[in-house]
Amino acid sequence: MSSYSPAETAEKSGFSIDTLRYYEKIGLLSGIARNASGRRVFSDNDLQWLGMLRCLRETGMPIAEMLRYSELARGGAETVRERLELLQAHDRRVEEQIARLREQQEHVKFKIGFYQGAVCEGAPV
Amino acid sequence: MSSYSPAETAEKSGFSIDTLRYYEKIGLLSGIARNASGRRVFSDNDLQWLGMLRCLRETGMPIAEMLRYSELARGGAETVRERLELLQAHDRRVEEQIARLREQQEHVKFKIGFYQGAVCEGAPV
DNA sequence: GGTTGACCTGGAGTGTGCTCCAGGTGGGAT
DNA sequence: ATCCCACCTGGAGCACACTCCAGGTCAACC
Repeated sequence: MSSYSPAETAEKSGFSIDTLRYYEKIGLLSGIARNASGRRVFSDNDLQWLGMLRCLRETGMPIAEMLRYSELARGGAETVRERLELLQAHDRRVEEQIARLREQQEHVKFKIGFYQGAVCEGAPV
Repeated sequence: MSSYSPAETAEKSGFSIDTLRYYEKIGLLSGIARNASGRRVFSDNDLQWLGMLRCLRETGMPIAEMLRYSELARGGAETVRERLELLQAHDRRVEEQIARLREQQEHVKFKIGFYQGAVCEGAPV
């Protein structure tokens, strides 16, 4: 089990050091170890948790809900069902999000087709 | 060719009246007609343009780039190629966005599977 | 003629999620 | 001994995209 400096953690997790500090401040990260001089020391576990946070964040989960999830995760075994439901609800939202993106992308593609036609007419072979 | 009040336009376009005013103020909407007493009167054309804006917005295009697109759209035929390129670039970004979402969704689903296992063990039949 | 309600304007305020800053500490290299 | 650098803290500031507000206008209905 290795340990990582803030800079390493930032690099590996994809969050900036400032964001790591911010996440700890608001409670998304808890129990981050400190060395003798007060500096953060991240563990493999922390990195894994950051991976989860990144995944939730990139799929558009608001911080407030990630916070809820963190609280549950700290709660132990009896919160597993609630965590499951939270993630399932999120999964459905991601599904909808993708569907809407696809649909709107079709419109963009249609417009692209339209412009391609216009370009051809305007500048024929 | 019908005309629409701000309220109708808001309802049909899905943007709030405030957002319509904001869009006009910043230049995303131009040449919106006014009646004798200074109120906005939207045309079918305006509605169509709003549909395009909505589509770009929902696919995550920043306002600044939509503004660029609006300027080009006002520019007439000689900007068609640039508009085409802008939309093509956007289309690629949307594609990436969807791919990333799908990938992260897989992680969420994996976690869901994990919790489902945990729930089963914790509360067997 | 008064009230209502949809609309107008310029400008201030809001929510979200960071990002930056000033001032300070501790440990290692020169 | 001194310098540098990565890190610390609390708190201010910022970018984005709206959203709200005060104060006013106008047309229509009672």
